[in-house]
Amino acid sequence: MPERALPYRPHNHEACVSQALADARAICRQQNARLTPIRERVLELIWQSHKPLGAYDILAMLGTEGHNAAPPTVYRALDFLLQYGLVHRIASLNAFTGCTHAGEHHRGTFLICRECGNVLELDAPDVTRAVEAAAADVAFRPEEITMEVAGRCPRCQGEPGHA
Amino acid sequence: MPERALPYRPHNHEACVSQALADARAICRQQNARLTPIRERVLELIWQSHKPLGAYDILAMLGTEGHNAAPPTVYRALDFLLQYGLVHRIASLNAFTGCTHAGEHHRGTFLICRECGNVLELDAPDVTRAVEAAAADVAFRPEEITMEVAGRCPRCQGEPGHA
DNA sequence: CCTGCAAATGTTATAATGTTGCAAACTTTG
DNA sequence: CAAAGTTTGCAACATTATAACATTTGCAGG
Repeated sequence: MPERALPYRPHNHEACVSQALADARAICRQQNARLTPIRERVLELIWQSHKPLGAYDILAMLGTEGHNAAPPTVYRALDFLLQYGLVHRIASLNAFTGCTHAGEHHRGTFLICRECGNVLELDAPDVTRAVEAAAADVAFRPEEITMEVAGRCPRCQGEPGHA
Repeated sequence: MPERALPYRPHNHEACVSQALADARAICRQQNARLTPIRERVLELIWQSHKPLGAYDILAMLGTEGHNAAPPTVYRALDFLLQYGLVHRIASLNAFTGCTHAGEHHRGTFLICRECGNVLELDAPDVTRAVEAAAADVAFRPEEITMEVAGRCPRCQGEPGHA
């Protein structure tokens, strides 16, 4: 089996997850939002995965740990997490990934590797600025920006066909 | 009923559709691709609509005109049209729209009005360049770029809540 | 405490979107 | 014409997402 499940860059992922959860708790406390056990667990599952998770992936994971949830449970948790900027939805994958700049209700630029499936979220102000300028040229008022780039991450370049 | 179905800019839409079809025929001839009746009809339906069409919208339209098609028929036609750059898929809408720069196998930037549903495809080289630069910064090799901006088009700004 | 409201979750069913696999029809080419 | 390849028909199924309504939980005010 190829090493296709490794994180984009090697790092202490456990610490990275706890940090994200701690941040999420702080953000919710500050905004009087209730990060309930289900919501927190969904967020944790998303962060633990190195790749974006589909709603039904999450559902299955909850299933294996005894919590026999139905789709609305997961989708509602995801809606909450999206609303507070704790996760992003990747439209081109129908999947969700942890937000690396939580609490700013922004839209990042996502680099999606077709080989290993990992996603890197960039904070790319130049891209945002270019989009806003292009929109302004035609008097369009942007509200939400979706930028998703599929390609090859550094680790997967030069490898054979994408298995 | 509000004027929400009007094209982004007033124009002779019928001529606009025939032009797109003529272009498509030329492109296919040039590339030895077979623009079969189904494929052409699907392309025409997409162009006739002022808004992106879902696969099942197309299916229903084919149904009303006697052609009792199944989903794969439509998806296969769409795959063909995508492959030859004749239509674009809007990931955030699960819908398809005619490509205004057919034959270049590019990715445009799409401005999607939340009020009227119309979509404007921009050829925005600055945006593309900014995305490529941001990707290059982290050694990511982009292959396909999805840029979709939801917001308000000029005609719909200043209107009440989006009904 | 308890009661009543609002928010959150459970539950069932269903809608919307997209795919697989195989057979039949058509097109091209030798 | 016959073989090979492409396109379409068709049935079933897989995946993703939502609707509608019941139940439980958390919490503020009496």
